[in-house]
Amino acid sequence: MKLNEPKIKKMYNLLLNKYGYQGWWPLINYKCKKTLKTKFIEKYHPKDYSFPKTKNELFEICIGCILTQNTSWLNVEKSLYNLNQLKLINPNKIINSHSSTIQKCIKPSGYFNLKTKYIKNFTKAFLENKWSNKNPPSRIELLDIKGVGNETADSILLYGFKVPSFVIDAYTKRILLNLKILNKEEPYNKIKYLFENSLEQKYELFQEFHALLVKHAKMYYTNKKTYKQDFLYEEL
DNA sequence: TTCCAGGCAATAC
DNA sequence: GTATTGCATGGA
Repeated sequence: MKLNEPKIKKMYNLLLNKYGYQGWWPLINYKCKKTLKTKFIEKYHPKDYSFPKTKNELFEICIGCILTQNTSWLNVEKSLYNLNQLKLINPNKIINSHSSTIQKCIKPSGYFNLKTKYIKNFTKAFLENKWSNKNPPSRIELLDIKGVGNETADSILLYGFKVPSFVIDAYTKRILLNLKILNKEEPYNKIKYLFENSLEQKYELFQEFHALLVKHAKMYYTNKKTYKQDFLYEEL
């Protein structure tokens, strides 16, 4: 057993216990069942790991993964909303759209010139290789796309194609460093394998864990002053 | 006003 | 292989 394996497992249980099921990946068109009390549109789907259910939902997740690069999710939602208004959350529509159209839609999420190219690059590969839930891309194929790096590739695999590939983001690195599970900045893949080797290879678990880490980091790790308030420090 | 968000590629050593 | 830089909007 690896040194940090028990800590990683315990961390998951502590986070789940504190925050509950996160219901990632958010989908803009997912609607909660209407009840007497609620008829709002809910983007999250706690404890339901069956998404994406359609090809367009799969595509929406992939596009969201690219749009959220170094960008807040609120801004990404605005871009997805704009794309959806023009019914562009569809690979064939994206390929046949002018770049200027996409640029206007995704302006709220920043880097819109770059991200338009990235989305086009991804969509081209998506269609050419006929990627689907039954025919997912390999990590290598995704990394070969200009605009898809480690985190984006893993997010697409994990949340889009339900492949158990752990996502490491800036938040996760911050948490591990503060808790001294890592004592220095390590390469992406080394941190990724630390999680993957400590856990069951289940996509549901990987999705939930990563979402919980983001939730936790938003509470304690957006401001350096609150790092030391992280309750995990005492519990692990 | 400044800082930062669910990164990436190009470039320079 | 590691360090630096440009890319861009919107909310706190």
